[in-house]
Amino acid sequence: MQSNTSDSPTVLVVDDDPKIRRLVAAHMSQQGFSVELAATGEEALEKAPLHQPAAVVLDISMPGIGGFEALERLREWYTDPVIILSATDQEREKVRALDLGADDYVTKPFGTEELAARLRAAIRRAERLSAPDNQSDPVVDATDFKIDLAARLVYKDDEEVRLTRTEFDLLRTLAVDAGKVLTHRHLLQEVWGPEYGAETEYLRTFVKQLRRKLENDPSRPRRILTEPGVGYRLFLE
Amino acid sequence: MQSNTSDSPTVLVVDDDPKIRRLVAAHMSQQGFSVELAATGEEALEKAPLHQPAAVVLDISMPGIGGFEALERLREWYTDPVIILSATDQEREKVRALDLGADDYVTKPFGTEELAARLRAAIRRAERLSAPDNQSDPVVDATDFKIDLAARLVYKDDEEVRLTRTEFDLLRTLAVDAGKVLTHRHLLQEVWGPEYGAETEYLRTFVKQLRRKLENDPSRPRRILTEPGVGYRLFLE
DNA sequence: GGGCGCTCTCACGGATTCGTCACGCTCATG
DNA sequence: CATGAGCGTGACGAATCCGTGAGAGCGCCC
Repeated sequence: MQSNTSDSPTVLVVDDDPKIRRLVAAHMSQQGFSVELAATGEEALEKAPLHQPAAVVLDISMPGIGGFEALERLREWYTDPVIILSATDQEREKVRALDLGADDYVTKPFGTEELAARLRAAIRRAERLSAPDNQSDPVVDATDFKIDLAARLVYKDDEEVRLTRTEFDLLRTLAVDAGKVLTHRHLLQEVWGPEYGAETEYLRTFVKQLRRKLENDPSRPRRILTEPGVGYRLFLE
Repeated sequence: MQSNTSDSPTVLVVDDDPKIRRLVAAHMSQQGFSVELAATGEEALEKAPLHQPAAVVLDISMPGIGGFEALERLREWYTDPVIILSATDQEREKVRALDLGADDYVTKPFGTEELAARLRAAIRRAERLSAPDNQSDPVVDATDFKIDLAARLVYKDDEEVRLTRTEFDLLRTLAVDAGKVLTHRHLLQEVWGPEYGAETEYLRTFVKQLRRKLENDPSRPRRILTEPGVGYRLFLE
């Protein structure tokens, strides 16, 4: 997937019929997708690189650049799923579209739930592809130590460090905004909950623990820095 | 893809109707696939790990283990495409199958050319995913013990260990994300269902059982580790 | 219907972790 | 140089979490 993996995936819907566009747009956004629209093949080829959608829903019969040509041109660079929408049920067309690189082929009239499910399935597959999880997850690297956020593990000099729950939560909060100064209030609310904010003693205690376990010279911290009167920040080289 | 990438890809066709089996087998081998056949869900679950097919074509309505259950059980370890065959065109069923991990859903009667094209498309995608390496070997090796995800069997020191259903499901959940810390909530939802999440007593009971059966010294676990306040993790190597 | 195996429940130590606190240090300020 | 706020430090009791064993309930197969 090429776009925002975190929030709702964007789907580019291409159809010359305004009714279909509205119908699909309404149902797909209701099903949790962000929707972009295009009325022609030309517009689709313009908007696709712009929005980097997680999938494209493409009508076959359109004036100008038709669905087949749009599909071919898209596939020159676009590797995420393309689902063909078509009014005809002809096997020839299906075979042609699929062999041109389409991921799926849905015939009008279609169920919106089904289309959504097929989109989910296609995007799910594409996500696995773009995340080549050969064992290693995204790792925050602080030279002295490394944090594997997905595995919830921390290494210092390639040796695993045992952190308690709160210690890790605090370190993670510092790490996701590494370099920035995070206020006492922000850290407390993030780790202990929204009803906290004034308990700076907690921070002192756990920052000390983290330094003891992670700093080369805990009495002279170089990674977890104090910003007097404000908060702390994690310094990555 | 898990099997012979060079010659014609193997497709496992599962249907209780001999006519359909013959029909599909004839056309698919004509289209350049090697075909393996299974008449029931049980047989499919046996043959799939044996032949490591590049894709599975699965009928929904079968006596005994139906298509849905077969799909679920397959997806515990099988990552290559599964295309559902069904006599009914009901949207509910399509959505359910696709959300259970099916890659495509084809309604009977179907064009054999179309099925072949959908198979080609699905296999083409899967090939991109499993580039050079052997992808997820259905056997997880933890030196002390081995887990055969497809056969649902566990060996300790090359002797088979009898695990109950829940014990195995828990071990499998730990194994597919081996090395990572998995939260109580994640484990509970994965093994007991999405409506669970707070029942940590279950975990304690079943982790204890797993340790009793798999650890060399159950009182000093080296494989199934506790992360206090967070969850558990399976430690390999 | 009886027996068996499995899941779920529960209560009790024991171990770990968390929150608390007092004290001493540092640094900016007047 | 005195002062005080803010922070680091270490220790300790309380709260939490975990392992353990036993047993009740339940479904399944003989």
